[in-house]
Amino acid sequence: MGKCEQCIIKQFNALKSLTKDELVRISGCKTSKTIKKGEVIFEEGESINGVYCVKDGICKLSKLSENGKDQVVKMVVKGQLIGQRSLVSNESSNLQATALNDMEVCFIPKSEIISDLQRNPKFTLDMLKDMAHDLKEADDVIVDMAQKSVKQRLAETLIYVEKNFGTNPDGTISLMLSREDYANIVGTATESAIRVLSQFKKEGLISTVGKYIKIENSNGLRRIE
Amino acid sequence: MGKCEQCIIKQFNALKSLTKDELVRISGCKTSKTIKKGEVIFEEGESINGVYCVKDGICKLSKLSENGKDQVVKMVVKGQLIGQRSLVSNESSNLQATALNDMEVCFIPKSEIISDLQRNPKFTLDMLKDMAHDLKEADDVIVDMAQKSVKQRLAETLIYVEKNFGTNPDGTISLMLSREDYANIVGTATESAIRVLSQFKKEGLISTVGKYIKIENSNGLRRIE
DNA sequence: TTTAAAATATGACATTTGTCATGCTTTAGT
DNA sequence: ACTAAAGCATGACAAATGTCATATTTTAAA
Repeated sequence: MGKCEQCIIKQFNALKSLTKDELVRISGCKTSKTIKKGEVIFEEGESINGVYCVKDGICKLSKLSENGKDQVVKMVVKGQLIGQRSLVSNESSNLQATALNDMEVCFIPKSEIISDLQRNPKFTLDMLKDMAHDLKEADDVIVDMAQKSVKQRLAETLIYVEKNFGTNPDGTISLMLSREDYANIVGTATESAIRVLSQFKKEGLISTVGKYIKIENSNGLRRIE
Repeated sequence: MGKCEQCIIKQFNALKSLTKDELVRISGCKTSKTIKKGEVIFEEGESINGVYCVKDGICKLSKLSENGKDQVVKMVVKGQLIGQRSLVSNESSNLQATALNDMEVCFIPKSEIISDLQRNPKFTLDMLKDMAHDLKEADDVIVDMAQKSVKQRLAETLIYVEKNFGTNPDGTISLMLSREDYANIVGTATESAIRVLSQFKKEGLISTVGKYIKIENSNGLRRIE
């Protein structure tokens, strides 16, 4: 199993501020897991007792709403941690994490993180910075949800997904999401998401190659009202 | 001017974890301010160079959307800090803060907070906990915005405001917000907010005493679909 | 106190979005 | 390869929400 000290992933998250000793200690008690696409990493309301460090793959964090829909709150890529918020607040998870890809993650037990948080101020400050970043992003999502149309939100989501999760050699978005996933990110009915994507296609803003979506005119997408 | 060491407000926020010495030092460089209702404490994009500790009053944190509306993201009461997120990220503010009440705040310069964050892990951890709490609330708002109707959101807002900001002796909500404020919290057009409030009134869910709103049937408000 | 401006209220209508029904297409499992 | 299930697509219609116009009431400033 890989050693945390040597893992290049750690440079992308707060773990980079841990000392060599701390990393060695964590390396000794962490667990590596492979998670298949569609698999649930943890559920809403579950006690997670640790954090996951995403070595590879992408997952969504979502929350079930009263009307039965599963609203996506955030997507997490390689390099990021999941579960920190619940750990810090000492609460069970407020979100569900589901793999959108085949993933590789390391699970680090709560006790290790807690003891580092109490002893290594640089680490704590880094965690604080990461959380401040998440909070800013969440604020932006609130404003978008409140003030933008479904079309605008879906257009922005396409641009976001392309930018953050990359493209295949033929220019298609490499992350394959179902129409239902898009609907749950945007916060609309699946049929509405399908309709808007069809419209984008008719207007030449996007095209599809099999199940993959390609952005043909990102400025056009940005201009949507 | 009051001394931070003796200020009872500090127990409600992360400042409680500062040592006596740290508090004395902060006390020496803080500034007390009175802010009148409607006054802007800081604007979006402004460098704030410190945090405000709210000694009294309530303010809204909002963000201007592209369509010109000022979406309220969070409301802040006595005891809470504002400006921490930007300070931690070392960015200019992503939100505007506006007093909804006459307020009393203390301004603490950035350098002081930063040095405490670097030296006092308990303080940093407390800041982290507060921010984790804010993030959870923001996640909940995202889900509500995406999945609930304007009626539901407005009903919940009324209950929230009553619960968190209290009532007058006659049972009316003590915080007076304009219909436009309600619209900007809920994320809807002012006319829509007015219409929904009128409907609530007709249905006996709320009543009004002058400009004040009184919740008459909170279970009814909760049951709205 | 008077008066202009702002806030509230409501109607009429347009637009957006959701819901339900139905059919087609793809996927996955035997 | 066959078949059931899931996903995608689209029409028809309903419901929610936004926009614009206008009137009334309240507030604040001269």
